[in-house]
Amino acid sequence: MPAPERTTLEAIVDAGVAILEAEGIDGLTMNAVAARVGVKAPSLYKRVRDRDALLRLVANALARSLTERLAAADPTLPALARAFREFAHDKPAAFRLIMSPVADPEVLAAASEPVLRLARDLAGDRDALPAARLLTAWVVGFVTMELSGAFRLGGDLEDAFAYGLARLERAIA
Amino acid sequence: MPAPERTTLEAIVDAGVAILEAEGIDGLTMNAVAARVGVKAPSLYKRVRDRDALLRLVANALARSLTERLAAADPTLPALARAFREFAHDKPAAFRLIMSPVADPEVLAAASEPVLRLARDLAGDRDALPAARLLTAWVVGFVTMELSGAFRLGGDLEDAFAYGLARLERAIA
DNA sequence: ACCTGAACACCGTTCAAGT
DNA sequence: ACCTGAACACCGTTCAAGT
Repeated sequence: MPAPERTTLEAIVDAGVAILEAEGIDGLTMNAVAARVGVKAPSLYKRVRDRDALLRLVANALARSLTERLAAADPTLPALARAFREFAHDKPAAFRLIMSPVADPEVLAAASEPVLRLARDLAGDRDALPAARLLTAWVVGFVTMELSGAFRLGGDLEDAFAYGLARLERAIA
Repeated sequence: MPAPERTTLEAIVDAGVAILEAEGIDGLTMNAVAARVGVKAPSLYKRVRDRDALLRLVANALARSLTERLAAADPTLPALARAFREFAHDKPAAFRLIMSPVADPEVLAAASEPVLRLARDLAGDRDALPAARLLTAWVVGFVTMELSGAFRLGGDLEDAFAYGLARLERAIA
């Protein structure tokens, strides 16, 4: 009846984050996570309902780290957009997981708070919400297409990003 | 040595499209596809390298049907954006597959041709490419976030869509 | 020349049996 | 009270054997 705990939920989620980074989403198996925390796969089910729940926890943890990055950035449109884009370049698998339907929308919403504040400044109270949605939709779409190689027609992506930034800033004011 | 062909690549891809629609990406197994075309799973490997290659073929077929829808829409920003968004609402699993890295970028590029033509009209030759990228990034991001439930702060999504449309049209001109 | 059963390595998940 | 081996149902994939 001694009941030694050989791992924790936190260690499991951390392992998931690390494996996602190193091996991609397909490498994020229950077996791989278990091995990394020093346990056998069935033990994970004491702390996590199933693999989907684990993916959700990992996605939420990563969304929180994105939120931190955005909160630490200058509260200007270029700085926020660049911080967002940098995160996606740093951790593409994490970005895709965060943007997938497995992530918790309310956790993700926290990440958009700096953008909402900025939108309020630029567009006023009345248009703050749709303005924030215009900005976030653009940056999410830009980065998504960039990561999946969808920008194929040549041209300079940095130019296109700067162009979008400049036009949106004017469009919202 | 009679060599009866019991299926074709086309039938296999069609089956993949139908199963994706009905069962989602996780239901799109080699077994399910084989059963639908009336064959056993190992036979699929005569016509398709592996499951990833099949997913790519399915994604490309769906990207082509998106291209057709866009080509058939009025060549205005609202009409193109709404046609795009409608496709995503009609076939969310298809949309996600098309936007995932498994799709062939060059096939996807064909879908953006009407947008590029429109951007040329609105923004002129010089800015056509970045303007098209601004428009497509926005609509891709908007629909992606919509489908994953990321727009959580209430408000009217239709308003937000119309707002983005109006501001972008002005921003590009 | 295509199709298939059998086999392999690997999944996620459950559960009785250990401590 | 947690951990594990064994088992189950299911994957994707290969390949020898059928026709």
